[in-house]
Amino acid sequence: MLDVISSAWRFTIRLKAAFLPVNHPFNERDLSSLPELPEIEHLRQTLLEPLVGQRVLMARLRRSDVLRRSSPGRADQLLLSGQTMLDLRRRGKQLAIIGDAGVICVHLGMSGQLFLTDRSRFGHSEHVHAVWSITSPTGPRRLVFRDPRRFGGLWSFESIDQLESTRWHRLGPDAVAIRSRDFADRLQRTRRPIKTALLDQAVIAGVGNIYADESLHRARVHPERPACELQRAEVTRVASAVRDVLRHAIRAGGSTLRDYRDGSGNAGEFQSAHLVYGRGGEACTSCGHVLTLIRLAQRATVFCERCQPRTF
DNA sequence: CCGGACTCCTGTGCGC
DNA sequence: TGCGCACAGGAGTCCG
Repeated sequence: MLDVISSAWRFTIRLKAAFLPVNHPFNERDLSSLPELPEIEHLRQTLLEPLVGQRVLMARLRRSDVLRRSSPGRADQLLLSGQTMLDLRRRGKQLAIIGDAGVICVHLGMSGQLFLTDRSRFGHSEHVHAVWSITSPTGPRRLVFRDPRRFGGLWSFESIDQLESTRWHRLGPDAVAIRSRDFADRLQRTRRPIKTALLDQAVIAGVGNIYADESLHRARVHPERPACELQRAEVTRVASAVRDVLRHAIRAGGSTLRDYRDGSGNAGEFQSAHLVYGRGGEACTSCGHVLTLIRLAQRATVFCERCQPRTF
């Protein structure tokens, strides 16, 4: 029997899924499913229609430490049991499910997944930490939160105001919306390497390791350059690159990291949107120079010494 | 106050 | 072939 999960909802399914059973719901260790801002925004857009206006019939928390509470209460009630879902909002890489009497903030971390299914057995699948039973025009349906590495989690709040004042207030402007001027002001305040600043969610919300490297390569800025020493033109290039790379990824349906285009049938085409990430030691696609791999802020960092010179 | 280092966790993939 | 270890990552926390 074919899985009834709509392909649009299975945002975790990627190229390698072709080698899995059709109804295999998970796809471990696929770099392209690393949940960064574009994946979260894609998730928000695809969940909006099936969730908003629907009611949570029941909520189950299978691992209590996955839910961080801002107020006491029964887990199922903190997880919006009995409430109608009114909206989905995103800030950086975080997604808020807004109920009529509470809010759940979802963070997918490294390996988190949030998906809809009509199957009823997910509560017993591995690493599934929360399951919501919700209404739909065609009968009850489940929303599943799964996170093998548990770098992600769920945060409960009494209201969106409380979420914004106690959690989201620490986040900088959203990476797809930030203005170059605001960005420049924020970079001016730190001597840290530009890449470290990009990864700091308090500076700008939503940039992860992959898109930081991709953006800096596109902007032709060396990742170790002190943020406050960037020229105005360079800051503008970085800001534009971040916006462009993320927007392009959102338009591509959650990831530019997918290796094939829908309907192209060209399965052997591995010309992906990765220009540098994961390509240390390979040739730069712009100039042919060998890409350099270093560790910066405890993260693998790949760049081209010729396209991204250290000195300006 | 700032920035660097450490920590959590598990699947993967490499080397022996 | 199999085992074991190093590695990957986001972000909170701690310490100098």
